[in-house]
Amino acid sequence: MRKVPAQIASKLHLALPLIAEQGLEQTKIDEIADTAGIPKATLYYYFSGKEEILAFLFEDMLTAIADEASIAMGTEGTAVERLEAVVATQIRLLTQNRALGSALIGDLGRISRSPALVDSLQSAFYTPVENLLIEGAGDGSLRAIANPLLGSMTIFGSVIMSILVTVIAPADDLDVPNDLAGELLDVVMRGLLP
Amino acid sequence: MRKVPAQIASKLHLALPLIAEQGLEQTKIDEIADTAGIPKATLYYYFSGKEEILAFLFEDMLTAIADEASIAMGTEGTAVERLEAVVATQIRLLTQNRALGSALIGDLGRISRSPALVDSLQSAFYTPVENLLIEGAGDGSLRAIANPLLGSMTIFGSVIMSILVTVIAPADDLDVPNDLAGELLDVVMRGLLP
DNA sequence: CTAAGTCTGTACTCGCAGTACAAACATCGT
DNA sequence: ACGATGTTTGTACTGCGAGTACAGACTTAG
Repeated sequence: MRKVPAQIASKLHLALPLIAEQGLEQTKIDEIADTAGIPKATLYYYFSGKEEILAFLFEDMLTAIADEASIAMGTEGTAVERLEAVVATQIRLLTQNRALGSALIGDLGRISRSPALVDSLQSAFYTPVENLLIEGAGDGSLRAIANPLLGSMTIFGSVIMSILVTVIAPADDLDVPNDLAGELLDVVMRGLLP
Repeated sequence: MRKVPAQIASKLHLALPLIAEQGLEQTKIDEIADTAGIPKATLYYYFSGKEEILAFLFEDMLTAIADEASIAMGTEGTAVERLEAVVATQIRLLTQNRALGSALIGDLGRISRSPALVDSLQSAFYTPVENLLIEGAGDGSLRAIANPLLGSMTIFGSVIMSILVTVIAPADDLDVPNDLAGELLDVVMRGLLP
């Protein structure tokens, strides 16, 4: 895969609603080309096919999330505060690009089939959260759970589920992403028991 | 779609590892036919295409989960105890049929595109959990969270994520599904704060 | 001002999803 | 026994659309 110019990358996003709505399988490459305003021949100059186009866009978003999460992790504050910042960042970037976000969440299978994407997913979601959980257990701001990975999975799971739900059935009583991060963390932090 | 005989349905499961591994897109209908030992013409007699085959299998699993969850909900015990039973059931059925479970989780996008499957998903996962959360808030065994839906999403999210992770990177230190339900609920119930 | 790389239009191949259809086979009511 | 109705399957086919081939235009830099 050649280095993709920013111009092309940005145009590709125009085709995302299409892909998110009907799935990659049902989306013809000519549709993508037309919607994005990129000639088919040019697409094939940069990518080897549909799969790679979507993978590129996923990688793009995951890298952006990983970068911003890394910044959020480096700020001042307790582990809990930074955890909140990281999760808020993840939610913000996922919802900001709703079509890409929902395509990504709806296609976890595709991600799990590509080692490169699995890496990016981990850098964007698991690793930062898991590190903060461990750190928080160290400084006492979080309890030491038996399996920090399980904690990060719980957080990741609630993040993507809440977003998926807003895609399936746009909830009127939930202001995504402004309220979501806060409410969600409240549940995850304090638990469900009284 | 005609009524699918049990014989056919059960044979179809043979093709699932294939689909889970390489995705439906890359799986040829002849491969499915060969692997399952069902003539292609017969497949098209019952289903209108690949999509519908997978949708049928998803529906199958989701209905089974909804049924057993409903049974678990009806047993004796506090809301919390029954919640544990429901979640354990969900995890058990998802992991019991690992290929189908991971195909389902990896393809949430496909599910969200089909109203019928969305319904089944809700009956299998959201509704029972959400009801128990509300019930628990009523009898005092759970705290009254602002948004019960968020609680059920958190639980559903952690369930599917933990399973997805074991698919991506089979963890040696986690005995799925025996330990999973317990550990996971511990995290979700007590929260991450000390 | 040429060489190497980028971009795009046009025309093509071909694999595979889905169709058509007829013949074999089963089931059942009368 | 027998027609009627539905099931099952083999074989042969059609057509869409992914991906390829390639030539010519256009850009950039050495």
